[in-house]
Amino acid sequence: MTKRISIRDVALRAGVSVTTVSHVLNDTPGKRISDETRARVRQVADELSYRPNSVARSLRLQRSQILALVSDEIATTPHAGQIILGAQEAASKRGWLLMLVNSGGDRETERAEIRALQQRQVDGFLYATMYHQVVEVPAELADSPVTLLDARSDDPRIPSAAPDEVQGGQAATQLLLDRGHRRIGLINNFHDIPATEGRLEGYHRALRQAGIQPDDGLVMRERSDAVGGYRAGLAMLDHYPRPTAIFCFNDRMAMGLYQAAAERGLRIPEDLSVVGFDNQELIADGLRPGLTTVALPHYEMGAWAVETLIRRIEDPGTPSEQVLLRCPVIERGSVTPPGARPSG
Amino acid sequence: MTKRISIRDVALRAGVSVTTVSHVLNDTPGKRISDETRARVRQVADELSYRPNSVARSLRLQRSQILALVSDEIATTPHAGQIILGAQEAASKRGWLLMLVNSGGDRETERAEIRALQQRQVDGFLYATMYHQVVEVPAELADSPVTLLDARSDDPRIPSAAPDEVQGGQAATQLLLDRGHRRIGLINNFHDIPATEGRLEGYHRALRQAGIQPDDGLVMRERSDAVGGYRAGLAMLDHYPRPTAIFCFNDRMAMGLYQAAAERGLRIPEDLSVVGFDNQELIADGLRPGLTTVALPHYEMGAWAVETLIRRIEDPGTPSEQVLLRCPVIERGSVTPPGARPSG
DNA sequence: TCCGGCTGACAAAACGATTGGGCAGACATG
DNA sequence: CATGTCTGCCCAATCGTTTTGTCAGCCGGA
Repeated sequence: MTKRISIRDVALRAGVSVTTVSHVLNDTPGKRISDETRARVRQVADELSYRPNSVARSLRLQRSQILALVSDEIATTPHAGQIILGAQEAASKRGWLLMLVNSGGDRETERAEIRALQQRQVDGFLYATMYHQVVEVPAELADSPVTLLDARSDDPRIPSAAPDEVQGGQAATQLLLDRGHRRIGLINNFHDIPATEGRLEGYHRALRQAGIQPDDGLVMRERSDAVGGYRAGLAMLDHYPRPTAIFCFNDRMAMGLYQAAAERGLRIPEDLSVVGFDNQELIADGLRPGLTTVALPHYEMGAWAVETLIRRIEDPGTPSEQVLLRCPVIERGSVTPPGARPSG
Repeated sequence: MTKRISIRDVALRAGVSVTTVSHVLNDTPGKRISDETRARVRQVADELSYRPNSVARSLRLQRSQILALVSDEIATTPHAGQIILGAQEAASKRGWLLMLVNSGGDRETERAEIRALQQRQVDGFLYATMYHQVVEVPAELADSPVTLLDARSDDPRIPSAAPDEVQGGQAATQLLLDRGHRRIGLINNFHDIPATEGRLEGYHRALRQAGIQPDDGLVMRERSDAVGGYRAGLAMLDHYPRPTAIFCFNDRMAMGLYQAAAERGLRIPEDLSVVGFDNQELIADGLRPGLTTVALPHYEMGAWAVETLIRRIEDPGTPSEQVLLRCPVIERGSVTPPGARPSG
């Protein structure tokens, strides 16, 4: 392992001082250095393929160009990848790096991890939680720039990005309305998380805008997995008059609904249209027919959070924003107009 | 934002030199400092809640206690979370931090990212690829400690961790044999990746050990998704004599097989036992009945890779090892003895 | 008294960058 | 010739640690 090239080596070989090398390579404004010298320094740096040591620079500048993503268990969820990817690519595009830490939900390890990161001179934090919700930011982070991910704070000074659940629920329902459905069921989640209420509200809004009075008999709540979807599905399909379309809280529940429909001898989409939520490709692509669903903007959230965080680190005056990102509908094959004959 | 406490502050307040504080807090061996002074220093450090600045330490020590996980697209795959989580927790347990970078598969950005990380004094690299395979380590990494993840190298000096596909295939097949099945089909992947061949070999081995001559008519190859599983499933179920059990290359194909079985009016597991691979919980838990499958040791791979890497950083003499990690069978409800009556 | 050895600490030099404040020399001006 | 201004560059301090080498004081032995 050969010794790493330092700025001193470049200076020596170019016959100038370390100062000059630094000024040249950083294009320090207001410093007068002849074009000749500039060229020579640059060439030598190139020849030696000199790369400045970021640790030394961090120490001197008191900033590291490193962001930390700390989360409870987010790395465990199926979508984690997209959040992390969005954050990582956004950081990398701007020359920043990303550190990853997860606390497993334990508040005490969380504090310890955050302190470790602060000792590393991390410049800012992304704080992400598993289910988007109102969140108490750890006291340790009070002095550091923070952006929330898939969560928001009561404190408006803390920027955050989360999915627009209401818009997503409305879009899903609107799609069914646009195809001509009037009796549209909702198989909702049992737990009171923001997604549950948001999607319900979106469903209601779409119906009302279409002049349809929401019918509580068409809304069920169950465990948010395939078994829950199956049970609620059976109940709803046996309900009379049966809905021609059902919007499911998520794709897992939709998967259960497919099973229930098969059991009742109903074909999708001819006899029943289905829309899911989450765009879990494993499920949505795997079902027959493919599941039309609503995608969560995970990648976008990660990217937005990083961009916002960097902006606020570089210019602390930037106003805080709490955004809700659009959830787009992803069409596959589980929606047709009611009473439609199979097309092919 | 109050000024951070430095070692100088501690020294000042304890009435000793910076040197002494350092010795005390690091328990530098061979340094004589009275118990009295030790106690005082520690107490002051505590009072001020002093945390050494790791950047300065990294600069001085020329090591950062930071590992980098660089991957092509691994963060995109559904399992990424587990690998990352395993790596992160193992690192954290030892006081190390993890940086994350992914190249999107582009060799050029990969080089750039690696250089950026080396400028940051990263002490070692985990290099992970999407599908485990023999891999050429980028030249940039030649001088740094590296461990491969979900991949291996032709160079035995580079340690690696990957799933033991053969053992996994064998375990899946053995489970079916143990339940009394003799005609066991295999719906394999179309692509020649290590998983394809490994799982096939495991299947063959288990059959031979049970004294069964493998029948090529019972092995099909298809696209490794639900559609592929569906098509191969139909073909295999129409095959005569029909197998009583089928081992699928992965859970997605098994999902397709469920659909094919339903279409032929066959019940799982009464009429057909099914074993998958990957333990994609979204699918395996979502199907009815739950899918018995083989889990990939993603978490363990991440953890093992970090432990190995750290060991080799701290003691470069540690011999290199290329390990294959066990893939355990996860039983759910898709396997019964052939011809069994439904139990309840 | 002088010397050697031990104890308990400290000063200063790194590590590799950035940056504020000089300081020579060239040239113009009066 | 003295003075002033500008150009082009460099010195040295700094960021917060670790570590090497040194040193004052004390005690015991000759």
